Amino acid sequence: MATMHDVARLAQVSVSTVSYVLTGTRPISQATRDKVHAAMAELDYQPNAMARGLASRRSRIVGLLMPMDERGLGATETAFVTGAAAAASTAGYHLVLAPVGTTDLDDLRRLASQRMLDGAVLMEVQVEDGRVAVLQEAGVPLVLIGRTSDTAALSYVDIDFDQTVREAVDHLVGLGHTRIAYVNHSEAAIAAGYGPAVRTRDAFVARMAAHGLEPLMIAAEDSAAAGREALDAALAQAPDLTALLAMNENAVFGILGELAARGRTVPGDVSVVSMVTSPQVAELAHPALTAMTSPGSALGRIAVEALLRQLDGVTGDHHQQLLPCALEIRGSTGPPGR
Amino acid sequence: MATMHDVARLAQVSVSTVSYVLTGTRPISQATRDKVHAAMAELDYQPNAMARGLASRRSRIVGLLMPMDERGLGATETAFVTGAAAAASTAGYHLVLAPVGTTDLDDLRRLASQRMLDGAVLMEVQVEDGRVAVLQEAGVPLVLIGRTSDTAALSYVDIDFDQTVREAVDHLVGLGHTRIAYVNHSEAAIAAGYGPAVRTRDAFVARMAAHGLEPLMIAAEDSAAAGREALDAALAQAPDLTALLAMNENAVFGILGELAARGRTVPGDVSVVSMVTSPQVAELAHPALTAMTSPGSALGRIAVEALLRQLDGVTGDHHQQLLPCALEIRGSTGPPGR
DNA sequence: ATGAAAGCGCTAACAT
DNA sequence: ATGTTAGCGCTTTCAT
Repeated sequence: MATMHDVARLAQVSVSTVSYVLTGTRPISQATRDKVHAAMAELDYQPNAMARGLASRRSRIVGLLMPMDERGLGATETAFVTGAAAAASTAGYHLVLAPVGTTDLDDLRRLASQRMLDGAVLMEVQVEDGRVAVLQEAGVPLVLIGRTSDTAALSYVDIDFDQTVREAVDHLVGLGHTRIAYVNHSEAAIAAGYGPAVRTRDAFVARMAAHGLEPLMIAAEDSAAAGREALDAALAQAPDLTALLAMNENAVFGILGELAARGRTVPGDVSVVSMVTSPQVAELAHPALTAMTSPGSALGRIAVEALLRQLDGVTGDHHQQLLPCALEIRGSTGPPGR
Repeated sequence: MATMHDVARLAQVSVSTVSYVLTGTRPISQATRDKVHAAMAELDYQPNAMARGLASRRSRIVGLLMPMDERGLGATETAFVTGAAAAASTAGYHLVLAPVGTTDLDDLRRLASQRMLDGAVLMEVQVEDGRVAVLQEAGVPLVLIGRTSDTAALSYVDIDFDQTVREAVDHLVGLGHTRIAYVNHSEAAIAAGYGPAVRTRDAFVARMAAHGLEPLMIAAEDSAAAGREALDAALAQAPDLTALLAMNENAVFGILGELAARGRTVPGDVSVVSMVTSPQVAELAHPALTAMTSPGSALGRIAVEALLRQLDGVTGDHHQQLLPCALEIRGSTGPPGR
């Protein structure tokens, strides 16, 4: 493997000249630049990432921190990951996937102190998230996908849950529904301060109140079976409900199954809106689900781009952005029956 | 940030002693070991990953190479990724997610020459996959998830498609079905030499022949809509079919929808087996799908573990392993109707 | 516009 | 069992 010395010798210049040609941090005459490039090509030269990282104190590696609990990633989270990977790659950065839980703070401290990461993107951020402080103390720039309660000095990208819930509720109310139940994530997720669960809950209550309607709410684990139980509970609580808003990609399929089992048609008897859902998943249901389509890979991409800007940039200010989910009307919603 | 020199000074030993305590590559007396550890703790010392990587020529980073075409990752591939990430993390390695397509051979060459990766795991391997030669030329150890046609000197982990198809066919034949159609991935995927598509096709033909049955085969893009068309095509080709084997997680939902739309019940009129599917996805359907459950995260984990063994190990031999999918009978299969 | 040389923080001979 | 030291391959002052 050729080194910078080899290139310098072949091009008859000094190593520093080669380095400056590479980094572009000082003017080089066209003539020498050409010589150097020719030598590089001739030798198939590629800079050694470790050496470069050590000398420059920049690894060109960013971390994607994702808690690896429970049943793995859903389609939405997977899109974050692929979006982030693509963005990093495009910018000439590397993306390391670090499975650090919200509680593995010591692991994270260790990782952050290794000086391997130029920065980090945090997924599955909780309202109170210890990882933020750990990274800040270690001096690792970070961008959140999601938000903590205090976002003052932080960069984040998140879904605009307020607007998403508002649009979903308004869609149903506009169709004439008044008895609407909201199927959230599990009680445990809500208690843990999982942002999407907490924020959509509050937004639902607020929007229903704005319409003068009573907010019915059910929590459900992320599974089809839990969805069936959730429907049971919802129907017990409000036998006359005509619409469901589901925050829970997995539960919603159980809900559809249970509705069919009980002989209730969709959307004839009950309308269903699935929140923060990917089009692919929405198409899997029958009828295809009216859904609030999540920004998907865009969130991951934007988070990485913001992080990289923060790394290069002199800009001290923070990137704070909310992206709405887009209402896509498919076959699972309609006016309330008879 | 404390360096090894700081630790050495505080512990009153030489830097090399600190280094050897860390790497354990030569005997150190208990007394000095304790002194060093105390100093490390006192200073919150963490070795600098770049410096270590440069000096040792080992980055402790492995790459996960995944083509980022089309519609992103399915549940099965996502499980590979999380399994690989967990295994790497457990072993004290880092996992970088590198979105390099099967055609981005120059990008890959660049990546491999940067000496950033100690090794690589290749996902979505095609029967003829140029990435293998590129990595071998660059001297990067690799393990495949999937197989090329010539596996002589390669390590791989793959699904045992032969056995998986055999079990699925036998399950249906055992129930009494004789008119069975196989819904594969797209023609394009087959033509490109996508292993799962090619191998299951061959296995299906072989197993049907073993039963003295005629193999009906349909190709479909990975979408619900394509699944509906596939069912059209299958029914046109064999109006009397009573069972479907689907290799295509997305298409199978379209198939179920179209069956329902045509008033054909599952499994009363038509039995459906979904191949290489995760339990979560199988549970989403109604009725829940009888499926060949993919090994999921185990594949990713095993691949990384084999790679790491290859890195440390003196063992020159290769890890070659096939994992079967497990038949999980749910509600979508039964004896053929009337 | 270019060169010389001092690190970056470690590992791994080569010492004893 | 421990210490000394020469690199690893770059970046970046400090020169000119």
